[in-house]
Amino acid sequence: MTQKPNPLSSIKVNGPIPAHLARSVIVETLRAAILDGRIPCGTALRQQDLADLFGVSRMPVREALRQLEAQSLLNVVAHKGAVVAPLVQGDAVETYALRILLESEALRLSIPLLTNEDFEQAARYIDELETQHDYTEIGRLNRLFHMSLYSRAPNRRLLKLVEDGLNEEERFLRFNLEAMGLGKLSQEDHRAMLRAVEDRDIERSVKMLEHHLNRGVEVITRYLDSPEAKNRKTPK
Amino acid sequence: MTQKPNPLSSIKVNGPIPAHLARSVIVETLRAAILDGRIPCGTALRQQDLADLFGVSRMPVREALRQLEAQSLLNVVAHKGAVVAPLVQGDAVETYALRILLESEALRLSIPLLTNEDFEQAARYIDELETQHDYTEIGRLNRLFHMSLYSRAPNRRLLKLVEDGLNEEERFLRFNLEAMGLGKLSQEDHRAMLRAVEDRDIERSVKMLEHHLNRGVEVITRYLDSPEAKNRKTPK
DNA sequence: CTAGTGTAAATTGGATCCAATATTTATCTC
DNA sequence: GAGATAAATATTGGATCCAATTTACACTAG
Repeated sequence: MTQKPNPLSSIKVNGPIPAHLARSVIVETLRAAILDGRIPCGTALRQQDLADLFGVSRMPVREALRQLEAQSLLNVVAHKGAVVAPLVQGDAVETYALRILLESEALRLSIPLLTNEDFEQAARYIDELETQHDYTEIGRLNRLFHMSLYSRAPNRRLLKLVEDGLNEEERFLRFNLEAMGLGKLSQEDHRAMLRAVEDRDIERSVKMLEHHLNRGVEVITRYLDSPEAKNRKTPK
Repeated sequence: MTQKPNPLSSIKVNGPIPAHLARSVIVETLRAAILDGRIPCGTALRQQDLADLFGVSRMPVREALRQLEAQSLLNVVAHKGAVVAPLVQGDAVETYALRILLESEALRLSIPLLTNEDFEQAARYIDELETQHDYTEIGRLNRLFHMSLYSRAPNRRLLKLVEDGLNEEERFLRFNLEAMGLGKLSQEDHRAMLRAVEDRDIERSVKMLEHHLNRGVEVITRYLDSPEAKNRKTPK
């Protein structure tokens, strides 16, 4: 109990926030902090604490929390605070099943429309992933790599859902990387996927994607079952 | 211009709203009114008007609008009001393509797990649809019928997206029914789908579903291209 | 009569205040 | 000393107030 018991300390606020964009800054900051796991599940965020932290009144905090609640990142419950939504094992399985469905379709639609520039950009993301060790940054690059393969799919609504799924993944990714050094393995997957996509071999690409995602869910399931994960869980 | 220029008049507020659930009542009421088309696209909702209408202060209205914005039903823009999100043709095509993807999967997963009670319930919804003439109610029954076929799919996250899609559809459905008497045709589709599902014939069921949805998007596209639809559009 | 400018009104977002309610703590009894 | 009850505290949601900004309108000038 000697550690900082306050997960809010992981949030840095640079300077005073220009009044008229207080809400959006709060939303973005909290969203990022929840997605990359700096604020663990079950944490109860108090409005006044957040207001103090950002140096504003409770008002923009309240609206920000409502917005995050609508994205089901947290549940605002009266007199208890805004509790960060739990990350249960069943969710991982469901989330990944959904991702396979959505991302396969996006990939199918996108492959015929991808350009050489897209391939080069994707390759650059893979290279950057080699050298990165910061979880947040790895999460970001991973998302960008995947999106660069899907981004030509001519269905913005589908892409929006795909992006939501990838954001969701970042919550798991942190555990993923912490638990086992999955980095290298994923890199192999990524390169193989990119090769298949460059060949414009749709079926092979989708197969690689499914393989990649299935391995992800497997690792996460193992991890969430493990003792160390149990500690994170807020009992009740 | 002699007609009521105020779309808010379509919203009825029964009595004084218990203070502690003001926000949720406002969200639900507005959501329903937008989805079933009583508040047409492009309408700019003013906070004070809504506050007066519901007999509360602007505060719960503000939070409600943020929530609806997060569901992308409207865009809150400063000094202009909360404008109801437009319903453009491209959206219809994308929405239905997405629905086919999501609902096919939900149907596949659900069929093997459906019970006889589920079949009976679905049949009851179809029967009710025969006699209904109120758009809002037809929309509700249509959604419930579809969901009754998918509801056993063991992936809550998928079901959530499917439900979102069905809600979205209600926005189109009104035009659909207004424009052409599609009611009977859809009923044939519904009955044929239910028969296929009762036979637990997954591939035939999915085929029927695709056919049903494709016909929907076709009708909507024709309608949105037609002159009468143009009138609804708020030209910038 | 039209275009441009300046002022007034309207509207939103943030701050502060108040009321209702749940949680925590302290006290009293068994 | 443990449990129950009652007071004190904390926290949230709604109402009101204020500031900043934008829109609308009217007036003037060309």
